[in-house]
Amino acid sequence: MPRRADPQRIARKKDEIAVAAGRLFATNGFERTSVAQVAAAAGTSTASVFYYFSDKAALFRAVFERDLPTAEALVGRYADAEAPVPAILDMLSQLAEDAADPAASGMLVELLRRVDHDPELLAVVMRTAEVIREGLATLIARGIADGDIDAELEPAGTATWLQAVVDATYLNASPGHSPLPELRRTALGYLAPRWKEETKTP
Amino acid sequence: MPRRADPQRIARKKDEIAVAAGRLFATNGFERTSVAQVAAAAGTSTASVFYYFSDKAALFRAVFERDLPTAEALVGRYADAEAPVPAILDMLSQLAEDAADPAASGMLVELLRRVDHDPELLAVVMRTAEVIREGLATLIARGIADGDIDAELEPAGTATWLQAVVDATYLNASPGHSPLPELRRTALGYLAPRWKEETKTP
DNA sequence: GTCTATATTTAGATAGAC
DNA sequence: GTCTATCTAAATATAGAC
Repeated sequence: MPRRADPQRIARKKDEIAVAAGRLFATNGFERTSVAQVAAAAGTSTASVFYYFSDKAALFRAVFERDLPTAEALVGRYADAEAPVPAILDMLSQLAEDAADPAASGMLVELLRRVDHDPELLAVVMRTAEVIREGLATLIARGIADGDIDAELEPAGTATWLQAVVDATYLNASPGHSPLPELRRTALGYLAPRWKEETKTP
Repeated sequence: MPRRADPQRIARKKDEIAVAAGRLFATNGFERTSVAQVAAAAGTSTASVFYYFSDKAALFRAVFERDLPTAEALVGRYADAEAPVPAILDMLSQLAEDAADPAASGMLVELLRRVDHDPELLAVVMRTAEVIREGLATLIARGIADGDIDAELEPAGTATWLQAVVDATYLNASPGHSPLPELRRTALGYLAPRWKEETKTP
């Protein structure tokens, strides 16, 4: 089918394979998805898949390599926000946006599993997570300076925890139920400066 | 090695196999763990493993079947607590207790993955989760009645969300760092009755 | 009940023609 | 670059002796 070495077309094909793979990995899992299935879904052969990707693990990584630019754009969008707390809430909401989609939920779980066994994959996702963490931490520090966020909190650690809460949002996913209210209330309650006593001591 | 049909001994052996399996599944994952590895770790043969468990999936389920009694005991322990909010915090802390252990974290991820593909496993863990959810929901309702928890909250949904936050604790796990402070602060901030305005509107 | 040995199946990866 | 055909390895599950 190649008319010539058309770089546009081959890049598109590589992408199509990655997308098909992502869908299957998300629903069936990494090990339970065969390369043959991916090839069929992409309308090609296993040999072609291996022509574009060195091995099955690389195919999985490809799904996440597209996330870095998205994360950078997101962070950039809120970097100069006047009010840090609403900016944080909006960033978290964006991050949790796909949580209702069961495929996204499945893919997160799959990622968490594979990341322990694939150092290259770890590097890919760490870079993305790091971008988001720094974006959040910066906003948190500004919120503290403004007095809108509890000064007891440590920005980097707090950012990490908020990312974990976003992940929880995916785990808690159920179709037809938006997790955003819980997420926003959780973040607000966590960040808010504390009053005299937390509760009567137990 | 059998002196007779000693029911004590065979029950213990079944248990030992399940424990060995749990360790391996947690660190290496379900598919990447062979029954041969489990057998070796338990000091026996694959045939013996299949004598005790109908198949590999049953072996995985066995790991979680032991959780139900534990959950029931936990709920029972706090059912009659005088102060609901501290009781909730303590329950959550207990649930998050293993979060520092990387094996527990790995096992949670593995569970989330398998539960989509094994209805019997789903039934097992749903029963356990349901017990905890009801225990929490009851305490939340009492806290609302006492005025210590925001009356806007719906007990069952709130309980579910708190369980998700506990899961977040496992995802956020890193050795040497206890997740309990974040967890407690999150729960407290989430449950607390709200003041006049949450924040200046964005 | 426990083992050794093996049947069976499946999937990742490659060879080599076109 | 793309295919068909296949090699190779591994793992679940079972057979059957002890």
